[in-house]
Amino acid sequence: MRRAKTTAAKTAIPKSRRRRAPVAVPKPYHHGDLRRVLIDAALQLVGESGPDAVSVREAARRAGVSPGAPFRHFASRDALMQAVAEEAQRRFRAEIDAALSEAPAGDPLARFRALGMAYLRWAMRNPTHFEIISSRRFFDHDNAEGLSADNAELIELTGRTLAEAFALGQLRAVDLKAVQIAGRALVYGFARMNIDGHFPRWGVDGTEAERTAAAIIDLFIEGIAKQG
Amino acid sequence: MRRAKTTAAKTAIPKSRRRRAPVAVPKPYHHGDLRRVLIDAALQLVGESGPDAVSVREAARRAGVSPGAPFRHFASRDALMQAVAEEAQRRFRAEIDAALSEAPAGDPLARFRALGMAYLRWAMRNPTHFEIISSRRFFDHDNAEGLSADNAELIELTGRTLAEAFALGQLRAVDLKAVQIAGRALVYGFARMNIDGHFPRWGVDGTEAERTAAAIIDLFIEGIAKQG
DNA sequence: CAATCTGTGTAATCGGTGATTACATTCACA
DNA sequence: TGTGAATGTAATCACCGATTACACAGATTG
Repeated sequence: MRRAKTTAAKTAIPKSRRRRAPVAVPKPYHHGDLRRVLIDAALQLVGESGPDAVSVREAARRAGVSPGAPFRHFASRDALMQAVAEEAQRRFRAEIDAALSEAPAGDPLARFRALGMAYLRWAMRNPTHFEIISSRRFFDHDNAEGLSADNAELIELTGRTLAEAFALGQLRAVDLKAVQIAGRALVYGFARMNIDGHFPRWGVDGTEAERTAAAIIDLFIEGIAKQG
Repeated sequence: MRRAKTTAAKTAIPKSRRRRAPVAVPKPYHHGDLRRVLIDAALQLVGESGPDAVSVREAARRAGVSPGAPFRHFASRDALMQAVAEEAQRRFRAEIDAALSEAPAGDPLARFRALGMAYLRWAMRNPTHFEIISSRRFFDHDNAEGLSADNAELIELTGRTLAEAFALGQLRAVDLKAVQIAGRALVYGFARMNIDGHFPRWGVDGTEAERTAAAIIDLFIEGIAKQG
């Protein structure tokens, strides 16, 4: 397992004054809200260097706490990662919901498009956080209650939107399940290409990535829409 | 993945008679082709438990060699992973080329479809090996000569095929670059969904995965083809 | 107010890992 | 035949996740 290093500069407080702390409150024995601080530190690490750079020890270091302390709050590294993923997922959902609330209520296909756009916009701007909620390898998604529920909800939402579009005669295709999976594969694949560093070899640089994202979503929608 | 064997029971042979091994060939000091054996061991590990399960020590264990020995052949774990990826890529290309050689020469769109099908068939059947050649995280792709060249070649091939299809009036869309990237995102996304364990929550099980793959490729091609 | 209980942090330690170094052994070739 | 380049071994290092015994602090209760 590749991890980060850092080595962190060793505060080195003399053990002599442990009993009374006479001057300059040198940091209380009990941390205010270590759990929250650890999650924030891990979120920051994910943002800086990706999920693989997260180590329990480094999070503890950044929280100014001993290497064993985090295990009072998280049974394992995976449990910490899961908490991080849940926070990231919360933000992701907020973006989706915001975009959806601005989309025209009576045009399901436009809403479907807005869904895809919001999905990719967040994924492109937060690739490392997107990775942690999408990849199976950081923790057991089956034990992640909220995460699974949220995902199912999103799948249900896109399915319903697509069904409404079909009912309104906006779609040419009939196999809606295939359309839905294809749509998901398209956006997920695009987001993954970004994460996995494929864009340079496709001549797509950062500035045009979001524009390209819009282009492929529109291409896809033209492909499934009536008289595209 | 604990405790294979090794440790060798110390034997405690006096150094005096090391030169002649009188009975029962005690295993030669020099391995036949350690480099090759290490790659094979790592390939096997990747196939069994995924790229993350590969450790230099475990590969050494399986090769019956000391933990430091592999470093004579690979400067780092990443270098070993790169060698593994190159072997996997070779097999992947073989599958693509075979499929292409069976596709109708005069029908570029059909060839494009065959390309996508071969891509997904191999990816679905060798998910862990596919992952190692696709993900940036196991080694530095920039230093992987053959890999990059191979990828560029494949991109060039699909681009050319698409251009031929357009020249023959098989395509409705005009932005071929967007079509190409969308196509890649589609198949890569589908392969990634499989790797990342998304299919269970989409109600797609192993037996129908390849069928679904065919369905979304056909859906995509209908979307870009003239009078789909 | 004092005793105690419970939660939370520390220190020490374990086994696994990648990596480096000094040394041992072989093999190929001059 | 001897010698040097290849290649394997042994010992060691730092870092990691994880566990355990212990220290401390805050709340509860007599």
